Amino acid sequence: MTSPDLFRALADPTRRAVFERLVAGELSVSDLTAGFSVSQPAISQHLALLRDAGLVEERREGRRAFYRAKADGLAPLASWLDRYRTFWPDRVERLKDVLARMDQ
Amino acid sequence: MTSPDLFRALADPTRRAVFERLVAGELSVSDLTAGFSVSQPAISQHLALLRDAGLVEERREGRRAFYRAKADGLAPLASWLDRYRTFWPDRVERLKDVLARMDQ
DNA sequence: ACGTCAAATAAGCAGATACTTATCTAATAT
DNA sequence: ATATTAGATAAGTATCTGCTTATTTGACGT
Repeated sequence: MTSPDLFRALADPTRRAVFERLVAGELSVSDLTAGFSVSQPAISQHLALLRDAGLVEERREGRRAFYRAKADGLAPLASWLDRYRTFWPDRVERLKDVLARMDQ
Repeated sequence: MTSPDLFRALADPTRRAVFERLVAGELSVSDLTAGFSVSQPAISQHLALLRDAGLVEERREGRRAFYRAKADGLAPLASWLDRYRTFWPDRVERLKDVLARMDQ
């Protein structure tokens, strides 16, 4: 029982791309729209779905809306993955990689 | 650029459940079908999609087909996650958890 | 007050998706 | 050989999804 539609939210390529941009930093809906080849309503719809999945949060400023990735949004996905982490063979190596990257 | 339809493959709840059972151990299509409330063709279709996504592999024995989760099937997902791992705050704690679990 | 701009919502549509039943293929059993 | 069994494939269908254009809501500028 991973937050059931976390996978679904990330399944669409455009929506995943929207999320990835918001990990890089906060953006307004217009800024976001400018970066994609779909309409503003399409972006708003993606954002609503991402918000419902707990992946982004919203800050409102006047008539503009700023979105950013939610810090712990991916945590359920990480936990789900951890359940199966013991499954693949090179798990120790992977972990060392992560540690190495963190030590920098 | 995560193997593009890994998320898609896991987005459907039934299909994800099929995969999770196969992580627990190899099963024939009949065994698998018995555990779900959908038809055998539906299961076969899910298996085909999971295979295309690199999540399961197939072993054929006479007229039966046995499926099992592929060891490194989730690796692309893990790499994708790693890119955003630095993003949430309790990353050190998470990692300690994983290590603790592995030491057992 | 009035026009404009940012974003959300409504309505509709074409294509995708998850299922079904029916059929096919191939291996086994009698 | 024939019947049976396991699984895949075909074809059809209802629902879901991602998009579009049109409209609405609300904040801002003049």
